[in-house]
Amino acid sequence: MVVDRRQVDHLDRVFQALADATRRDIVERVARGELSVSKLAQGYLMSFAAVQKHVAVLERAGLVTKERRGREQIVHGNMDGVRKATELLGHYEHIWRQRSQRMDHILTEDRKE
Amino acid sequence: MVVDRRQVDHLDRVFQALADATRRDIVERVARGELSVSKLAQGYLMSFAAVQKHVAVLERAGLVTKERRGREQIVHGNMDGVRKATELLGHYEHIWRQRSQRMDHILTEDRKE
DNA sequence: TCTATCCACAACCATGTGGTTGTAAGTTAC
DNA sequence: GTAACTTACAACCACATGGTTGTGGATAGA
Repeated sequence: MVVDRRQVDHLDRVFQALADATRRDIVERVARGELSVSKLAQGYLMSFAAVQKHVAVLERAGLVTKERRGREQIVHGNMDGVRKATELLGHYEHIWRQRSQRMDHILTEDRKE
Repeated sequence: MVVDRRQVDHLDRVFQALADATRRDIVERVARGELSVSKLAQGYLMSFAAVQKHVAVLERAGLVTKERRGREQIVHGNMDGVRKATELLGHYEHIWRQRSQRMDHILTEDRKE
């Protein structure tokens, strides 16, 4: 799995963005259907500005995009961003499985001798 | 997808732990084969204490475990921890797909009328 | 026993994060 | 034009994070 400097920074931002319950909730709500920032903000106890910041973090991480519609800013989910993270985690699990298979193999070889 | 307070905190820790390139590298190296903390530390430019802290973060997130072996502390990968994160991301993608299928369905219905 | 190795932990520092309030600007509806 | 709505952005604050150095304790090996 090749990972250059750009991708490293990007993965930092993706996981950092997901490391907050409010932001994960935003991702989920937006995946169910696009919403304006103010509609989103109505769902949380914190201030509008705080939600706005959360959306900005998600946007920088490439997990959502914003699209201006009149005076509203519509937030869309971006599953490509999510998939990048999924792939890396899948990579870890793959290595892990490979290794346990190698271990099994060694044990089998041992038994043959 | 049910997520109680405990799980929320846990997911916070998991993603937070993954939001650092050094820690992701540790997860990968440990998935390939268990290593002592000092062996791990040899791979990085930072101090031993810094690596020790990174391992502690991963341990609190349940991504690795430590096992005392003589004077060494052996770090093992814990793929269950990784899988928790994978599942959540899969959940987002699932919602997303459901929605786009619903959209397709609506478009098809429109065409019938 | 002495020494080197490996680890734990505390104290410290610079920077980042998640929240707040306040101010200003563009858009819509009347 | 004016009022209401939606957003942008800056300044501020408390606290977390990622790094450092230093000290000390346990264990292994000569």
